[in-house]
Amino acid sequence: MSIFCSGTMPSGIYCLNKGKVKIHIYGSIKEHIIRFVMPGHLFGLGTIFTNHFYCCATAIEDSTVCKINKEDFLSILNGYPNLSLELMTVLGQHVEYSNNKIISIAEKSVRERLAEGLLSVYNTFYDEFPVSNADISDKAITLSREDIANFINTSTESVIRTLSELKNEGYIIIKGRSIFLKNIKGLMKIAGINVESMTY
DNA sequence: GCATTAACATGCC
DNA sequence: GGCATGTTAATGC
Repeated sequence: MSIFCSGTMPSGIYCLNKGKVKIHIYGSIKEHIIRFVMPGHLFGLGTIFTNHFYCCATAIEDSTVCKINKEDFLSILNGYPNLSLELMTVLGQHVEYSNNKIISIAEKSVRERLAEGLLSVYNTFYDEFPVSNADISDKAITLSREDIANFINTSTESVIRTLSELKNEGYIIIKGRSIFLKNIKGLMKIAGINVESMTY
């Protein structure tokens, strides 16, 4: 269900209380997912400065969202300078995240992007890096294959094909739609990342 | 409707 | 030609 979309006028910022939201843009050919939002996080923040939506936010599972009026939010920021700093930090992280994503799309193969995407999504969903020395993560990644494809900028079929490869090679376990990360270190090696350099 | 698979097409080394 | 990836169609859940 759409929460907001480009072309409309923003009147506030949003906070996700429950559920899962994707931030995405419709290109001329397909949809591109910028990032996912998990409960406790704000989204639509950029509109504070740009005054327009450059992207869409859509709930991908049952979600509850609260909206903070723009004027209210700005007056809160005025009262708490540290909050402004926090806001800039978050926005800066979003820029870094997106820039890294551009590099990945430009330089990495589907296999590399999928490994990276799974680690990144895990990180977003559970607010922590998958423990690299654990045998298997008990926390599932549950997304449609299409959303995964649009997140790592490839086709649904390539996602399925490559997930199947990673499964057969013992990197992940697939149960229905759920994906469990098994060989974290291996996935990091495929993705070409390490814990220190990973941003999210 | 979504996931999966296979067959085929295309572009790149 | 071989490889990676995308497209299309068929099939199953």
